[in-house]
Amino acid sequence: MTRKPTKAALPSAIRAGAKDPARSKEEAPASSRATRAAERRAAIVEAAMDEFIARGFAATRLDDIAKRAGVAKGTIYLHFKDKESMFEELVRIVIVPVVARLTALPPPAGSVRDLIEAFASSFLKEVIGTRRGDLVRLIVAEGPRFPSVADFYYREVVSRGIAAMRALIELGIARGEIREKDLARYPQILVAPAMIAVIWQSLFARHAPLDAQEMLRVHLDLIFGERRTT
Amino acid sequence: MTRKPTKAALPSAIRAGAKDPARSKEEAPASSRATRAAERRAAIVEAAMDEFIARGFAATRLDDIAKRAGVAKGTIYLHFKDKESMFEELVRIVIVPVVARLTALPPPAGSVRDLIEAFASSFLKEVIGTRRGDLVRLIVAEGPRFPSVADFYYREVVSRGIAAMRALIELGIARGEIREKDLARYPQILVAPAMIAVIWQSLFARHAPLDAQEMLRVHLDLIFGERRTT
DNA sequence: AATCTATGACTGACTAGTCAGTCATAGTCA
DNA sequence: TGACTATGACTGACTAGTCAGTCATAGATT
Repeated sequence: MTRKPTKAALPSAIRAGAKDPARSKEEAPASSRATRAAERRAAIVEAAMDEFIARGFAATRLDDIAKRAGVAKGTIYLHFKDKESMFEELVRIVIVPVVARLTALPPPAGSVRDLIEAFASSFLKEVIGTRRGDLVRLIVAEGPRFPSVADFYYREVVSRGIAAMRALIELGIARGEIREKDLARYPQILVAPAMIAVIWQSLFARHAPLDAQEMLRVHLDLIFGERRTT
Repeated sequence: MTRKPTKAALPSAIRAGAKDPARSKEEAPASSRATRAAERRAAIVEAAMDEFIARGFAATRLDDIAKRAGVAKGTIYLHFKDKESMFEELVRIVIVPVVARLTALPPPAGSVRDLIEAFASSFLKEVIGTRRGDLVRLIVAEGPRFPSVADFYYREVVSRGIAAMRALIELGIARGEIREKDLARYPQILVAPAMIAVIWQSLFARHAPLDAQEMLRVHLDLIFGERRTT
């Protein structure tokens, strides 16, 4: 309410003046206002992602996000309504492009096993052991407290993934590659080891490293029968 | 964070000195003091469990735990050093009896499939969809921030579980019940759908209920071949 | 009475969110 | 082009509120 804008303004002015040249130096391309704003927003998202993954929602301090993003705390509130909606929006921002990429399925050439192996391979590279994998763990962790996040994740990722897997399984059954017909009723079984690998890497990799690739191969052998020699 | 302002050490020193004689002397009159203390402690554990599961570690308030346990806040500090060690101890307290019960395996009679089905059945009843299942999710959530919890959980639950499953799988292979020999290298595959079921119940049951029992049956069909008619 | 246990008001460290003020850039005019 | 104004992105000190942990006091037990 009552402000004392007298002396407090002085040091801030000095610091601001000294800080900006240093920063503009590291950002090589001369940027328009809109561009800079977008960059800052991206930096905040990036920093928030790291902090939320490392500490969880409640334990994350906005001051830390701001510091990591090289931004003042107030700036965060120019881009996001509050901590909670920042978290929710963050999940959307990070997940949407991943879904977009994975939805662009490879052309339906080759056997079903080849398709699924291609899928597993990109999942391995893009999710397991990466920050995106940590994000999955974060959603599992915070989901119950953020129903909107859990809903979004179910709608955009889980239900689509399950549907896609079911379609592949049904194709595999129709072609005689997959024997177990009931598998189409529980595509979760197909995906389960991949999810376990994600969680394992976050929690137990230090104790017992897991060769996720090899594990997925064994799992596919289980479903399709022994590996064919290509 | 945690301050150590001298006096806190005093009562603990007194108690340590009085502990051993007290036990031998007061074992017979079981009803009053020791019993009440144990009951209070149990109530605190119970309440803390609910709160931590519902809110996560950081967002849980000790005032709420105290209120739910019907106890004053100070009482909590008569039983636990601080919030953090309370959480760690809580996990131990809840998990140890479960491990103890599951480790008491049924006698090795019948087929390997029967053994594993018995195992799955009790897991279904005792973990999936119960508060213990939520505890598993809680560990996944808080594990990275509580290495000691993750370590403990790996040592007491995961490594033992994996070893037990591996032994069963090897037995199954030796008896010709299981065809896929590499499965013994990744017992995680055997357990993965059960874990997925636990997580699914917490996050997505509202959107798409999952018949965990039936899913596990299909999974075992996949590993052992079609169900035999008993 | 002496000793142990429980209480809950209290303290102080910490943090989400605010807002008056700053300044680089965009826009306008001569 | 050069000078002058307008804009709004950005800052960070500050406020109001929260909550882990403490301790003087009351109560129970032996």
